[in-house]
This record gives sequence, structure tokens and C-alpha cells, in this order.
Amino acid sequence: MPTHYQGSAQEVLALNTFIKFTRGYESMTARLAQSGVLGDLTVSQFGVLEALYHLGSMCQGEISGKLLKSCGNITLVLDNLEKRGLVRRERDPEDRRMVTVSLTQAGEALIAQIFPRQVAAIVAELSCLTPEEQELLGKLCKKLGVRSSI
Amino acid sequence: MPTHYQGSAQEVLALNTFIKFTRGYESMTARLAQSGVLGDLTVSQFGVLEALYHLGSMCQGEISGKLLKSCGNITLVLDNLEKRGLVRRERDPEDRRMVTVSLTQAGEALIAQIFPRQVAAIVAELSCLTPEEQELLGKLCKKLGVRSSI
DNA sequence: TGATATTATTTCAATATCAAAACATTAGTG
DNA sequence: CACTAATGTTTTGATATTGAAATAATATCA
Repeated sequence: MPTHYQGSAQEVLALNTFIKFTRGYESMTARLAQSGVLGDLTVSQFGVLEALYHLGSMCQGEISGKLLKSCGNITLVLDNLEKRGLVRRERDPEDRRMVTVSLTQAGEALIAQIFPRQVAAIVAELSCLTPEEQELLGKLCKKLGVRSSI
Repeated sequence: MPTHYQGSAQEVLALNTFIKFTRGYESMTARLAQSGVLGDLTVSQFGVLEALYHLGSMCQGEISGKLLKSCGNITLVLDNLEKRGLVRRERDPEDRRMVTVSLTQAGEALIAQIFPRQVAAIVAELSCLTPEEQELLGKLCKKLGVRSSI
């Protein structure tokens, strides 16, 4: 479904690229989410557990930064994870403004079980690209991602 | 921030590609949303207006399909657009299960004003890639998008 | 024709998400 | 020390999003 927009060649190219990029991302992540690999975790909950698992305990602001989500959002996601006993929150005794978040045993066990399955699902999703194509896609996306505001 | 996962070369490549892809998409769309180009429209509302603008009136199920969103979601987004007088809903007299959605004059005027600005913002976002790179990115993303479940 | 299946939309409950305001705590400065 | 920044988190109100259940309308077929 290319754009119907009547614009310059540059505009049409950029728009079509944007549409394919967006649809590629959205359809891929939708398939991953629907694959059942995450069990009853939401994508956000998985993201938080995965960050804590691989990077270790950190405060909420750091989680917010890593996942590119607002602090208010992280507060809610952590509330839900805490209710289920998957993470623990502790006020930092050094600086009582901050809350240090860490995985509980249950949280660590769960993410240790789910993460490899998610990796397998991602490998399968990307298997339609050769290793060279994956490398290339990564490089192009990196250029789009890092752009500090010009 | 590459993956910290200790896996096979294939797994590490796929994961790193996935991370760059995700971050490229999320940081780019976050910048577009924050650019102010959309005024007080949300991204979803813009998506609906844009589809109606370029593809013409259609029923809710079609909108849902084009935007890859659930029908329940589209119902809500349309409620909000309808409150603002930007779209009109009419039961299809041929098949009264369906609701045909069309732009009002106000809706058409608004999207006609906003769309070119959004195009300009997208062109600017993609300007860090050469036309050849954009072409290539589009091709790679298309492979990821169209994959019917293997 | 009448029972059943299919299709389109809405409703509901839960989670996500943001921006802005409110709070709490710490840091800095005169 | 007291007043003011700045920082980190929570709260609030609005919109988004899904999946499942509920509704409504149409199609099918015995």
C-alpha cells in the first residue's frame, strides 16, 4: 500500500520508506506479541524484567531512560509487576528520592525461562533476512535512532 | 546498547538487529509525535483522518485493517474524532451491520493542512539516509512486514 | 421458514502511555 | 540557616490498545 500522495520524488520516496518501516515494525512486533512466548507478561512488563535481568538493579528513572518510556508509565508497570511479586522496590538510603528496583527470585526465574524463547522467536522472525541483510538493516536503523535533534 | 546475551552468533546478530530496529522506530516516531506537527491530534487520530483523506470513506472494519488496530480501538478513536466534528458515521443502508465513516468538511480541512507538514517532518527525519539507503531500508522492511506466518 | 453460523460493531476490564501537576527530597546559594 | 533549584517519583486525567463477551444484522441451509 504505497502512498497516494502527489509530491516530489524525494517526498514520495521518504513516505514510502516510512510506511514500509512502520509496517515492518508493527507487523513484526504484533506477531511476536501474539506468539504466546511472553505468557501472561505484557510487552512492557517483559521489557522491564529483561532490563533488570541483563543490566542489574536500577532506579526507576534509569528504567524509564533505557525503555524510552515516561516515569509515570514505569511507575504503573512496576506496580503491576510488584503485585505479582516479580520485582521489589526499595528507597535508596543514600538518596531517598530514588527507588531501587530489583528482580525477586520469582522474577528472575520467570525472565530466565522466557528470555531464550523470545530470542528464538526473534531469530525466526529475522530468518527471512540473510546475516548480511540483518547487519545492513541494523546499520540503517542505527542512523535513524541516534539522531540527536538537528 | 547491544545485547548482553551470551548466545550463538546467529542469535546475537538477530537480537542486535532487532534492538536497533526497535530503537530506530521508537525514537523516530517519538520525535515525530513531539515535533508538534500533529497539533492536538493523537497519532491514531491522524492515522484515521489520513486514511479517509487518501482512500476515501470506508467502514470501521476497513479502517481497522488498514491501521492494523482492533475494531474496539477504532470505535474509541472515532468516538473522539466524532466529538470534535472531524468525521461522520452513517449506518450503511445496504447492510446495517456496517458503519460508513467519512470526513466532515472540518476534518478534511484539518488533515489537508496537517498532512503536508507531516510529510515534511518525515522527509527531514529520513534525510540522514541517502535515497539509495532509503530504498534499501524500504526493501528490507518490506520483507519483514509481509511475512505471512511460516 | 426457522435454526444456526457468520460478520460488523460496541462494550468492558485491564494495561499502557503521556503530559502536567503535585510531592518529596536533596543541592546550592546568599 | 533559609530560600530557591533541581531531581526523582507519584498522581491525575485523557487517550490508546487489546481480547473477550455482548449485540445486532445478515447469510446459509436443512
